[in-house]
Amino acid sequence: MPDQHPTLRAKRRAETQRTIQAHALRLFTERGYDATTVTDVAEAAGVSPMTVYRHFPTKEDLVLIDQHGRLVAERIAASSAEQPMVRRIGGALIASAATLTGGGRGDDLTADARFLLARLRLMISTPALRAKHLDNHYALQQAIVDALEDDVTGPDAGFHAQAAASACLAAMHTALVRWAEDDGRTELSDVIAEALAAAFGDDFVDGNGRRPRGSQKYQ
Amino acid sequence: MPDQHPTLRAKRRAETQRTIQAHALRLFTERGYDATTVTDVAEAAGVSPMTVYRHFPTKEDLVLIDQHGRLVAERIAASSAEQPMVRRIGGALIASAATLTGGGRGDDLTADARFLLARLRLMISTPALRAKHLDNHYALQQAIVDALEDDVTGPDAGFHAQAAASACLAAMHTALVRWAEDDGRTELSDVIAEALAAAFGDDFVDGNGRRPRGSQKYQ
DNA sequence: ACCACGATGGTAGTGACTACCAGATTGATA
DNA sequence: TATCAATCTGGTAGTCACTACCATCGTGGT
Repeated sequence: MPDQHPTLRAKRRAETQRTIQAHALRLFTERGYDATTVTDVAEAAGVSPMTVYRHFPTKEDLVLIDQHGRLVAERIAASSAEQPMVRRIGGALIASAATLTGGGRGDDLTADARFLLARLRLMISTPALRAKHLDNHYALQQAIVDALEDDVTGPDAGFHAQAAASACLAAMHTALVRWAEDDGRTELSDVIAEALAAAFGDDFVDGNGRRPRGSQKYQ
Repeated sequence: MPDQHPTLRAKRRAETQRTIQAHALRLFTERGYDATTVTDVAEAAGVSPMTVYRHFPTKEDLVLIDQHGRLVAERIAASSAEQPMVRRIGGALIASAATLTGGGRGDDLTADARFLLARLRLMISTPALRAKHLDNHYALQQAIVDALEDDVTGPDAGFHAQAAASACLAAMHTALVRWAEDDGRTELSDVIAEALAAAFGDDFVDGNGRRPRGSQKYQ
């Protein structure tokens, strides 16, 4: 076991990784994604192109790195098996978003939220990134299905869970786009709740039993 | 207007297009998508690589060409504005699928259905194709939103329609995967109806008023 | 018969990404 | 402390998707 503590090597690796990604996002935002080559990013970060590929398998991964999936899966596994699937999933998505943004909005966003915002803006404007982001949902979807699997039974349980999870994630994706286009001026969790309500019915209630606030329509 | 009738030139063009795609699907299935180069496809089809790119902008488009979107949008525009959005969209998706497969299943599939099946099998096994296919739904989603726009009103009507449409399409995508993995042995429209029921509730009814089969768990 | 246009092919180039190899630094062990 | 293995990094050369730019030839209308 080479690393018991955050060893020096691991810290350096994480550091260069952050450096590369920061320069990448800056260049992509300034010049555009397609107009920026991986070599440009490498030069800006002071490393060789090889090193960039070692840290980020593809150029798209420079923008789309997410582990927020495990968090969602844990919340789902902890939720009550009594509720319908979409409610369990939707509640977890809303709660995770609320944790991420910390309740701030507008100019009062957390660093994490601002980071997410910058990446979403790039994703919206670049077809390749949009496609990859949607495909990334496949991993999250699988994690959700696994989290549900212990509770849901039946011959087609897996299929039904897949359908519910993919629909919820699609609605969330729409909400993320909306939120980013609004420059984060509304609460992300509210936007997600609104999208879920539009898709699954206005009686949609989040995991804590509160009704989603959303726009004036949902009060 | 150069073409009033299917002129000879247009027919030739369509012919080579079909030839190229047929050889592409064959090679992709035999050797795998990544292991087949565009040059391979061109040689097999007896044309130059340039010609392939003229007919199919990207390699992925050799597999993912769909115009079934217009059909869906027309059905939605023709549906009753009284029903909830997801029911209108879902009904259109189910009906379109039924038209496509013509009710056949198993070894009794129409040529169109077999063609779709081959393309779906490739899509499932190739990440790049999966991603592109999901992104292609964006165009269909926009068509659906436009078809709904005339009837739905409200401050966030567009956003709500986006959310509903994306969720429905995601559920349909899950159903397509399921159907292909089952080698088309079940009726595609039934699988889609089952996925929609799993996501949006067991009371989901398709456009013709029939109840979807679903599994016994969903009374 | 003539001419404009559209389809095809060739050449050269860009850029993402990979395989293979070499040197340097770190972390644990004798 | 000396040593050795694992890891990080850089270089080279190559593949492949994809894109101008230009030449050629057949089709379709005048």
